[in-house]
This record gives sequence, C-alpha cells and structure tokens, in this order.
Amino acid sequence: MNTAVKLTKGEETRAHILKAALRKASISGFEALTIGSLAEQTGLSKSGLFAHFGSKEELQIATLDEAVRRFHEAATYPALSAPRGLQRLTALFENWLTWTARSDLTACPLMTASMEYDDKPGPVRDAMLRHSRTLQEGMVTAIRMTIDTGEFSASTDAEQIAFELFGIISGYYRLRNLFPGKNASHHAKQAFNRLVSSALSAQSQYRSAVSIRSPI
Amino acid sequence: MNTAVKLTKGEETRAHILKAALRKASISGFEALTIGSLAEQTGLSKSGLFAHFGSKEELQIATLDEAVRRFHEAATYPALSAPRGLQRLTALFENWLTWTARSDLTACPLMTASMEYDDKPGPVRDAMLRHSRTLQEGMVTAIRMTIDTGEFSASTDAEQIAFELFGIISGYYRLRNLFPGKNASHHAKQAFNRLVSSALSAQSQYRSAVSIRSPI
DNA sequence: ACATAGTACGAACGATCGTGCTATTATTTG
DNA sequence: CAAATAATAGCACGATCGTTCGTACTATGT
Repeated sequence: MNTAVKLTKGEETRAHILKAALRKASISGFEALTIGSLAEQTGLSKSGLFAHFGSKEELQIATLDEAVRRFHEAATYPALSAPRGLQRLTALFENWLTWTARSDLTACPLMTASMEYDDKPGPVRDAMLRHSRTLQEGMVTAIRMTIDTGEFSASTDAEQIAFELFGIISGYYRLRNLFPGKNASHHAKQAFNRLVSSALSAQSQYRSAVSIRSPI
Repeated sequence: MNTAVKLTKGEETRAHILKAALRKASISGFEALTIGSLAEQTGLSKSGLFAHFGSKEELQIATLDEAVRRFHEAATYPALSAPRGLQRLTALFENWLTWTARSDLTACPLMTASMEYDDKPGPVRDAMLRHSRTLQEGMVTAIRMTIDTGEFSASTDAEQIAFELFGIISGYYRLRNLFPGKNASHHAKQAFNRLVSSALSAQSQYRSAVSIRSPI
C-alpha cells in the first residue's frame, strides 16, 4: 500500500508540519496559519519551520496542495475503481461526503479556501482556482460519462448537474457543522437521489424502478 | 422611505465604520477585520475607532449584525409583500441572489461567516449561529406556507427543500466568484425551477403547465 | 577522515496587532 | 451661552506577526 519511499529528514519534518497545518487550516482557515503557532505546535523553532517554505504564502499553498492531494487520494482515485457512469459518480459523491472524517478534518479544505480567497487576489487564490477548475472538470467528465453510458438522458446538461452537486455538498458541510442535530447526510443523499432521478434516461428509469431503486 | 431618525454624531460615525467594515469583511472575511486598517480607511484614529466597540470581537459581531440587518432589509422584508406561498418563496430566492450586488458586496456575509466560524467557538460564532438559525427557520416557514397553499404537495419535506435551497445559493455564489465566465445565475434558476417542480402538487403541476410554466 | 550539504536554532528586526490610559476637542443639553 | 457629556486623538504597552542572518549540529559522500 504505502509507496515506502525513503524520506530524507527534511521531507519527513515537512510532512509533519503540513499535517499540523492542514488540521489548523481545516478549523480556522488558511489565512489563520501563522508561523509562530505552527512552530510551537510542531516543536520546531520559528526560523526552523520557516526555512522549509521560504514564505508564509508558500506555506499556505503547500498546505492547500497537500489538502487536495489527500482529497484525490481519499475520494477521487478510489472512485475510479467503480465502473464509468452512475456508479462512479455515486462513489465520487459519497467519498466526497466522508473523506474529511477519515482524514481527521472538520471541513473540506478546498471549499474553505474557495470562500476565503473568492475575492482576494494573489498566489494562494491562483492555486485555489487551479485546483477548483480541475475538480470542476473532473466532475463534469464523470457526469458526461454517465450520459455516454445511457444512464443519464442525452439531453442532460452536465454543467448544470455539476453545479447542483457542488451545492449539495457545500450544503452538507454547512448543515453538518452548524446544526449537528439535523441529519445532514440524509438530506444530502436525498438531494443526490432526486438530482440523479431527474436526469435518468427513460430506460434507466425503468431499470431503476426494478433493481437499483435508490443509488445510495 | 428613510425613517429619518435624528442620528447623534457617534451613531453616524459608527454607521460609517460599519459600512467600511462590512465591505472589508465581504472580501476578506470577518477575521481579517483589524482596528488599524479600518481606522486608516475611515480617517479615524485607532483609539477613536476602538472606543465605539470596546473590543475587536464586538466590532466583528456588530459588523455581522449589520450585514444581517441589511440582508433582511434588502431580501427578506421585500419578499413579504409577495403573497404567501410559491410567489413569496420565489421572491425570497431571487432577492437572496441579488441583494449583495445592490449592497455593493461581493459575497454573502452570513455565508462567509458560516464558513469562517463553523468550527471556531466563541461569541462571534454564537452570533453567527443565532442568525443562521433565524434564517433557516424563516426559510422553512416560507416553504411550509407553500405547502399550506396547496402549491407544494402535502408530502413535501420542508427541511429538505430548505437544505437544497441553501445549496443552490451557496453554489451560486461559488460559481459567480470563482468562474465569472460561467452563467451562475442561470444555473441557480434552473436548479430552483427543478427543485420547485419536484415539489409541486398534482393540481399545481397542471396549472403551471398552463400559465406559470417557469416560476422565474 | 574530512569536506560538503542539509537541517535546525537563537536572536533580532521593523511592523502591526489589540488594548489601556489621559487629554482635548465637539456636540448636545439646560 | 454655559455646563455637561460625548466623541476623538495621542501615546504607550506587551504580544505577535513574517522575515533575515549568522551559527551550530548532523548526516552524507569521498
């Protein structure tokens, strides 16, 4: 499983730093990452930690990159083992809802970053935009595949479905963190099912009435 | 129109400060509000500005309160002049999408705050939660009314509709700020229409096929 | 073994943070 | 207009911010 690469000492501590940074960013946001508090938490000196990145911005970008790397590792790639089409799309959706918990995070970092830097120009925003675009395109691709398999009707607007998917997921994280009492994952799955149903082709609708019924 | 209350000098500058604070918070978030930069921008001294609030937290809360006050003024209250039911719900939705532009803001402050304080305890989070709860309840109420009028079917899950509405709106703001090229408002309206359609009662569906067709 | 590069530390920097105090100016009130 | 009160400025504080610099320790390759 682990690609067991021999890590040099520096890479090891860097990874250790990023782990702490990621947890912090997930709670307080990327703009709240400070060299001092991070140094204290990792047992390094400020200058020692600083040397790993060269600037605060680089630290923020590195943390964001690491977050996205983990996201793909935990959500995107595993979904690729599901067959193209609705099954893969469903896996992607489910993994997206649950990967933060498995990674010991409380919020989806890329979504946090999207809000923080939605209107604040700079290198961090550029990095966030790059990742967001990649994710968006991946999503659209997965939806197009579901059209190609004939599961979604040919008239389906992939961009529209992607838009609504992002909405459902951000709604999920909102409800989950603001009102733990309400069943966020239930609402998210309901919404997903409704969204999928509305896009199903005629023959798929028939088949789903017989066997799959509810994708989740 | 204006309730022409005589404002004391202090209240006047306080309002002036909050206006600047709100613009800043809309761009960079509430945690990025600093006494110094805000004082410079408003032409006050640090201590002079500080005296108006007594603490940074109070400034943040006051700014958040002001944001919500404006939101209700620009979106909620006007929607109340539409008749109960689908029309009012639609007005609420549309106003929500457009009020930030009219208020010269780039993002919905309450949503920004929801992300910033989703996991950071303290008085600001408490204030944000209070407002979020109010908004959520108002939304659910408007949906329940649409059930009561018979426009939505009796089996409609109001909480579920509210969940999806929040998702659509946050998806709208995301797309709008990250990818101005994509037609965010079109996607949002499409999603809204689809959501409404799926909840319409049988008789409402018939009527909408005849006259209203598309709520927006 | 020795030279070289990688890694981390400690001290210090100027700037800015939030927050007290005290004085001074504006504004409201009688 | 005078007295009372509100509003603002000035200044200083300790803390923390990101960053630089010189130095020491510690691996690594020869």
